[in-house]
Amino acid sequence: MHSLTGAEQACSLYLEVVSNKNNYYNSMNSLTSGDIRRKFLDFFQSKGHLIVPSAPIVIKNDPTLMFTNAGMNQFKDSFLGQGRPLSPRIADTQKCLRVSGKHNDLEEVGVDTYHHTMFEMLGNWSFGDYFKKEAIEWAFELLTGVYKINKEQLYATVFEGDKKDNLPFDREAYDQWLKFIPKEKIIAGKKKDNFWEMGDTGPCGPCSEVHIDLRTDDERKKISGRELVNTGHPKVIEIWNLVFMEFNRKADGSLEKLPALNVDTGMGFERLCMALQGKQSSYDTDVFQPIIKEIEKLSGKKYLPDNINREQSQINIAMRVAADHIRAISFTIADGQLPSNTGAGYVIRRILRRAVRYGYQALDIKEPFLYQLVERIAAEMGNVFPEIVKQEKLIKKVIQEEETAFLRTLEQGLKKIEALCAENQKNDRKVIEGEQVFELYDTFGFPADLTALIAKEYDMRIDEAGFNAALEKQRSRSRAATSVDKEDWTILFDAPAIFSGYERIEDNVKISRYRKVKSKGKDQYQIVLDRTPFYAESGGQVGDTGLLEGQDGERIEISDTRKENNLILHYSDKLPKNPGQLFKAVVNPERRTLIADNHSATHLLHAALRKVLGKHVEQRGSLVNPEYLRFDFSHFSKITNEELAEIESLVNQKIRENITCHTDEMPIDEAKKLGAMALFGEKYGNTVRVVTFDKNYSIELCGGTHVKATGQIGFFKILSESAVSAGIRRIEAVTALKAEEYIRKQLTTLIEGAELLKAPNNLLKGIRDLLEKEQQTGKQLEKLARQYNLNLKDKLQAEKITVGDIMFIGSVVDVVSADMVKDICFQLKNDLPNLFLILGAELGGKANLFLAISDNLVKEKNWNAGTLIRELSKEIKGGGGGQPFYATAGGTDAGGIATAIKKAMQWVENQKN
RNA sequence: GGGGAAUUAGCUCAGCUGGCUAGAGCACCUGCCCUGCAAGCAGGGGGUCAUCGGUUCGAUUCCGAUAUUCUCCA
Repeated sequence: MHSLTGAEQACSLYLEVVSNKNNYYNSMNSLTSGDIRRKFLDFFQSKGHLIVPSAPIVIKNDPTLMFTNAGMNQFKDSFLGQGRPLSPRIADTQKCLRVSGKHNDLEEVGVDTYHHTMFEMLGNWSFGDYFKKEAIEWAFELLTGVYKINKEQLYATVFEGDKKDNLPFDREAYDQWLKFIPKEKIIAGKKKDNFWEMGDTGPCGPCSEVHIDLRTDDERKKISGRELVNTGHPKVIEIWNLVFMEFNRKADGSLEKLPALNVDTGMGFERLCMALQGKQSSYDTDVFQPIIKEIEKLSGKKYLPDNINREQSQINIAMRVAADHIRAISFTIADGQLPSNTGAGYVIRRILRRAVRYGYQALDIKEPFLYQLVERIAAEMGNVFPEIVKQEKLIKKVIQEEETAFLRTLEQGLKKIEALCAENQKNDRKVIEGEQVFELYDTFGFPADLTALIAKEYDMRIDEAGFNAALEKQRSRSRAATSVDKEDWTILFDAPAIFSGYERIEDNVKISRYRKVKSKGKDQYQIVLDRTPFYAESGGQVGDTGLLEGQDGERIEISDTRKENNLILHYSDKLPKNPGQLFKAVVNPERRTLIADNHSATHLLHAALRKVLGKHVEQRGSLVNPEYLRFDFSHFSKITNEELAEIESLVNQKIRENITCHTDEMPIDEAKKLGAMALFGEKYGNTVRVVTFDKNYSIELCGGTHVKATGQIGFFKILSESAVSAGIRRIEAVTALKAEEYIRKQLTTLIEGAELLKAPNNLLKGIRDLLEKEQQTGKQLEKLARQYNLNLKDKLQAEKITVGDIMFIGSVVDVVSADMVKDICFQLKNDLPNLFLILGAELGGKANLFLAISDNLVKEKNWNAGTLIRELSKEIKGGGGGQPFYATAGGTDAGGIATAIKKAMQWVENQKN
């Protein structure tokens, strides 16, 4: 019997835990995560709540937020009183992502056992309906009645009041809690924990948190849970926050009563599962365990207790990182956010890379593995979040490609870093400079902590301070570059901006405000009008250009139009002398027409793609400008030429049908009923603009400008089809005049080509014949050149003179290229020992010298063709150089060639003595 | 939006501070040897060194512009 090693002991301990866990699952009152989620929703449905699906995790059209980070995000408008909710009582589970800011730091996820990037937030809401009484009553009922939590374990906090805001103690909440739990378990909390605010301004109110004490009985006897609430104890944790929204925080800091009293609650799903399943960590629940099991399979390593040894805890961290991050990545991709190198896409890429990095380092996985976890996630969560199943194929493909790309980056970085370390080792340096570490990171994407790890293998360390300094330098530089110098607005009068460009392209307008902006040292002006026919860049369609014509006859050119919040900004290089006058705003009509052609054609194309390729085709990006249109969409394989022809043909058919364009404004639900195509993961307002070309062909939500009828487009021609990234294809096309020009250009090329070949009826045969002939000619020429060279070589050999023990050849040759001479030089050098060869030639009106010296002479006599030819090149009024055994020179004076050769011979003779 | 980097054979890449007739591995073709799992051996084809300018006697190499891609920061 051998004694068990530490790891083996831990392993058997772990197996016990696992089998206990299984028992636990089999016992009557254990709940799976699926049960827990369903019971929450069922419970609130029974209390008259409407259950809504989770909003997309990716947020568009809100510059302050990239991802949904709380359950209430999608109801922001309702709380602000700007939109009416679908029902006064709503409940849901919301997928959220927190990667930065006060709530979470990406670098902490996985290192501990409770942080997450993506998580679900269970929430129930009241919009001017029920308030504190019901919110607290139901919270208690759900936790103890449905989830069977022992009420002994529960604590509640209530707002203690705040003098500065003149707010009293939350007696109402306190009294309500007192009905369910004893007063020792109700704790008054300060503003920090118990007064919730959305931001500096906006809806806010006191809140009441529910905490749960998950410690063992022994521990509980030693210290009361009351002492540990809100102190960061890992087992006495907040599980539910009930926010009673009753105020609006105004810009001056004062509070104003809201017209209605609202309730906003949020309960972290993963944390709840941990509590209900009696686990120490959310990663031990059945939310994460199935994923971790997969990772164990893929890595061949085990997820064991953290405290075995350092190596094991590194493995655990890596597994937690991978399990957490793959969920975040999968869900964001499902909502249409692909990894990219800017904005939200870059956040996704960073999360993914962090997971790959941990897999690479701690799990020793050197090939793509994360994408293989997607299937598991889809299986586990697909019933609640169908988008993950619907997009499974795309998600897998995108992730795999990203992983492959990053592993390549890592490998290239490894090569660089190893070279660096070897160099350092040679110079006996023990520290890798911060600048170098930063260069690896900045230019090659090689993470600094990996650099440190590898450096350690070479018994070196990295200069961390230097690295951070370099990073900070880059930060401040970026910030400086981003800041465009904006002057304050000059406001002439306040006016809502009305867009009149759907109906007209000319309008009588007044300037309501303007300002100067400075970017890249160029002064520009942004002008806002009271109403404008100019379309501002949006939805892929570029902004309009045109003119502002003053009554006094002054003309201001508008170079671009963009949106900023609710303002439509017209860009111009100068300001009118008299901004207060009346203007005529005129959109460049030809350009607008071309844009409309391309935009409408984009809709026809989108519909055609779905008809020909299938319903899986969805828009992923679009660009519409006067020159061409670019359309990116989800599709998995290269589109065949036949399919492309069919698509193009269908679009052109629809153009010939001259379908009238209908635009309507309607509630979004109505639009969806009509089957309007909306972007995946896009959130729209209540009323939407619907653009229809034949209600049986193309209906899309769209704010762009379109043709009156498709006939105006004239002609549609696809220029190219290509891949953008995994699962995404791109089509570029032209219409109308541009299509005509394209066709004409192509045809002209063909016709002229045929004429040149004198094969007007069979161009292809003409080209084939020509190519064949060319090849033959080339071969013959090569043969002749070889022969010529051979003859030249013989001739030169015959001219050789013996100077001492040196074989001297000096001659002027008649050749067409320097390469030919080079060829001869090397051949002769290979054939003859003790050779000193100098050749002169006149090429393109210039004098050239070529000097070759046998290797043995270079070695034995220390001769150097390079230095020698520099001397000789003076004769031809030029310069030159090369290596010791072969050098060339060029000059302007061809008359000096003979002299140079003579001089070379003299030099050799001199050496003899 | 700003910085850095890359672009060399069908693919993956060498080519350090201008001149070593532009290389390697894989793939391809031909022949030989053979038929046990990435076969071996011999030979061969394939490159306007991304494009356009500049510096130079000479540029794959240095400089500038453009395009595409990667990467970091915002």
